[in-house]
Amino acid sequence: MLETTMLETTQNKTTRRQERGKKRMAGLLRAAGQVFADVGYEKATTNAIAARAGVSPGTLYQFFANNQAIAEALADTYAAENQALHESLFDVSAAELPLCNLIDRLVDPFLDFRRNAPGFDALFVGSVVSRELAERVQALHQQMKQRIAQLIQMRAPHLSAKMIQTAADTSVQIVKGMLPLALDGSAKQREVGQRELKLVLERYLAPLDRVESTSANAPRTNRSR
Amino acid sequence: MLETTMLETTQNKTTRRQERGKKRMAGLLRAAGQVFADVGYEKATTNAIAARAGVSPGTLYQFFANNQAIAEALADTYAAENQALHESLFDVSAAELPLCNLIDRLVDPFLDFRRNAPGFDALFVGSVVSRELAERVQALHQQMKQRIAQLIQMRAPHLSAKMIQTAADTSVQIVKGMLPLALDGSAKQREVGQRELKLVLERYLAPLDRVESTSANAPRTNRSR
Amino acid sequence: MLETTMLETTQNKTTRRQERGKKRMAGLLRAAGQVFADVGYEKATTNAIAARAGVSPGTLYQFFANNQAIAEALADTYAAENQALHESLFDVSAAELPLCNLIDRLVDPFLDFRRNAPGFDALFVGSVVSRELAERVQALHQQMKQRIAQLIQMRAPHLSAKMIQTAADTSVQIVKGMLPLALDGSAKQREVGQRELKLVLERYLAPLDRVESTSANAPRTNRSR
Amino acid sequence: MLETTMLETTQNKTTRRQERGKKRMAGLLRAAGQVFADVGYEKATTNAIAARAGVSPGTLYQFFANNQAIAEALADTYAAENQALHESLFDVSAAELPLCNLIDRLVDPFLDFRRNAPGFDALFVGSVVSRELAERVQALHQQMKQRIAQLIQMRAPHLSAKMIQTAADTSVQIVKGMLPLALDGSAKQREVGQRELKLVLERYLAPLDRVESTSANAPRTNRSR
DNA sequence: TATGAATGAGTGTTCATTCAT
DNA sequence: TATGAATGAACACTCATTCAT
Repeated sequence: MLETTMLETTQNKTTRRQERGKKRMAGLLRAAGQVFADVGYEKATTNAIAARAGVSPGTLYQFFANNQAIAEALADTYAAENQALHESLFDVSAAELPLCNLIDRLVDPFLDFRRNAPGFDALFVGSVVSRELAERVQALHQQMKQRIAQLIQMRAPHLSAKMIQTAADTSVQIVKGMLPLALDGSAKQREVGQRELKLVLERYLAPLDRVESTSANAPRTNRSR
Repeated sequence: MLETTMLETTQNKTTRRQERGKKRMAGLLRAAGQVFADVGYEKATTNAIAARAGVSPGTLYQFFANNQAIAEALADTYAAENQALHESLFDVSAAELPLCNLIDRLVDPFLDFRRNAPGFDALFVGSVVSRELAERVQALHQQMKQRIAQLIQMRAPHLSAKMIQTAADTSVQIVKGMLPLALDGSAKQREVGQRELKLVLERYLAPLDRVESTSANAPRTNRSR
Repeated sequence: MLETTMLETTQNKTTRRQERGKKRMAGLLRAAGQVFADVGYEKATTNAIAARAGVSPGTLYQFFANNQAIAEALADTYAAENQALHESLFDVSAAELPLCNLIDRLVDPFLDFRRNAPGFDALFVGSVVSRELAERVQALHQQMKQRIAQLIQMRAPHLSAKMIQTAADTSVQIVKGMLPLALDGSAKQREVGQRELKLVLERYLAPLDRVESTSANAPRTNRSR
Repeated sequence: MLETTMLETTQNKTTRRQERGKKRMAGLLRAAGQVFADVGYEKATTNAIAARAGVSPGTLYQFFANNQAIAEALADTYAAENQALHESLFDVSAAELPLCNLIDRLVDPFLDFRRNAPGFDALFVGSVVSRELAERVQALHQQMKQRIAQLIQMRAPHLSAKMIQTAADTSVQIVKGMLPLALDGSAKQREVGQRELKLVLERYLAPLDRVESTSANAPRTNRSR
């Protein structure tokens, strides 16, 4: 009985510690995200991250082996959230929706995700981070492209694999490129940006889509370059 | 007579000095652009720039007050080149071209420019540089947007000012966002990227353009958000 | 009766605690010795010692006020063992032995001791430790020297006190200095080193020694070890 | 004529700079030696060395890539001096000298050298420095042993190679081990230590030496130092 | 003017020590 | 008592900037 009690106590302690550890780690990652967003990945100092998380530099190093490990952990977090997002979005029903509804359904949650991942950009577009990190980002992008490619293939089975790949690449790049318009600036600007982002996507994809749009899709000829 | 000679000599000297100064400065800026492109803006050290330009760090500080001044001067250089580019592109005849030709004529030289401005990206997209620099970039973008807006206005006079502005914003952002596809990767990838960039622009702008495209342009309804 | 019982219980508890404390302390000291031997005194971290002893850093500080206290306690341990060694070695019979046998009898156990005190060297020769520690080491050496001096005095009563002192100093230093030859390297090397150490001692001391060894230079035979 | 003058000026400047560089480097190495001697190799901080040399930490790094490089450079310096010492000592005539004179001639300069190389011990006996450094020290010792072995071989050709090697090993170790007696403590103590060091060497080596010294044990007279 | 050695504040990281649990 | 997370001063090293030459 005594033993049991002690065991429980120990377990409780351990459990509580682990919980606190999780919280610290999460707090540190959140702080890192904020600092990355504020000053950029390269200028983010470990001490600044620790300070923003309200802990001492030493504490930071109990959770992360070094500078880079923080970035990688944050990248992992973002990747996991991104993954979860994907799972929830790309189900079969997506193949049946009208294009504009499909785009709504894909873009809106993605923007929500990015709005809550402040350091994402600083981490993933900024500069040559580490090889590890670069690979992770590559993987993320690849995955996204594959998902998009699957969708396009379901909706436009007549296209060649190469054309599908290109269309997916371009779609991803449109989203990536127009993100600032939807995420930065005033509320009004962001709303317009979001609408425009969708519009660009739609106009780019409509000619490829199952639903025939009778014009503007004909192959162009005689273009220089 | 003697005076005159001395004066002339002095003037000559001064002139030659200034010329040499200009050259030094240009060399330093070129070096800065290369270093920025190589290692990114944040990781670029003044010593590395000086070394690349073949001068000593002290010399660098005779032309630039500090780190940031180099970036700003380089930004100015790029801005000036960009300006020259604009002058040569946006002439009246532009209003008469078919859309796809117009796009060719605008995009191709712009891409050429960017291919020859190695540090441009590192400087302007990398990270949170300085407020000064950010403003300069803003100005650059504004100018570009205004030019585009003018063009759109000429080609689609029926649109409201607000719609024109938005379309110009979006167009600029499309170019900015899809630039990596057209500048990075293999030659093949770059070619495809360039074509896709133009295609996205064309499909986005076609419905707005004077030349009626009968479908896909109708105002959409029932969109969430 | 009840009181007595409680008292006993309390005493028992206290006693048991003290015992456990002793064991912890011994464990920590052993761990310290190992870590010192492994990485050297200067590079030994308190955390590493605690970890090697299987306790938390906090526990370590319940037994030792700080870093240095560990070293000093370990030095004390070694000093006590050294003391015990001395007690067992320097008895009267020592005065009667032939020199080479005497040396065998002193050197062999001393080497055994050193072989089992892994951190001894790291602690006592490595570097400038603390003043306290240095004094403790001094004391150890002094004691050793006195013992040796006594022995020399018994065997060579004709020598002046000063000469005896010098001879003792030198003998101790010979042992100290040649220790690496007898403790490090391959088994073969160690054996040779041990023999040479004794040889040097013998040749140094023989001329001072009462008992003439007519052929101190002839190859010795039948020596243990 | 002008050109020549400028060239000369440039050369002078360069030359003077190099000279100053040499001096700085020497000063830093001297400072390093002192700091090593004061607090031990492991506890010597780069900032302390820079401060002792009267320069800023940054300056130190213009001459040494890192921590270790300082130690290695100092080791090189000592090695070079040691080398020079060897060249000057081991000439042919050495084979003809009476043993005690030979020892004088070898030991005295060696001790002088060590007295002027304050960090030598901290560097070479302290602890596990770097692999590079350890190898350098090995090389130094090997060289020394070989020289000694050559001498022994010349003076005692009847000994087997193995015996010569062992005797050389032991001799080197005697010197190494007894060095503290000759280098530390009061002037009086050092003098006695030096004499004793030589005495131990002599008594150890005499029995091996060709030239019979009939009374190697008689108090020696007329010894330098 | 040009040089490059010198500076020193600032960064990432470690580790002896403390303290809430 | 034992724990181990947290602390923060200190270290190795970098780099923007200065200044004697």
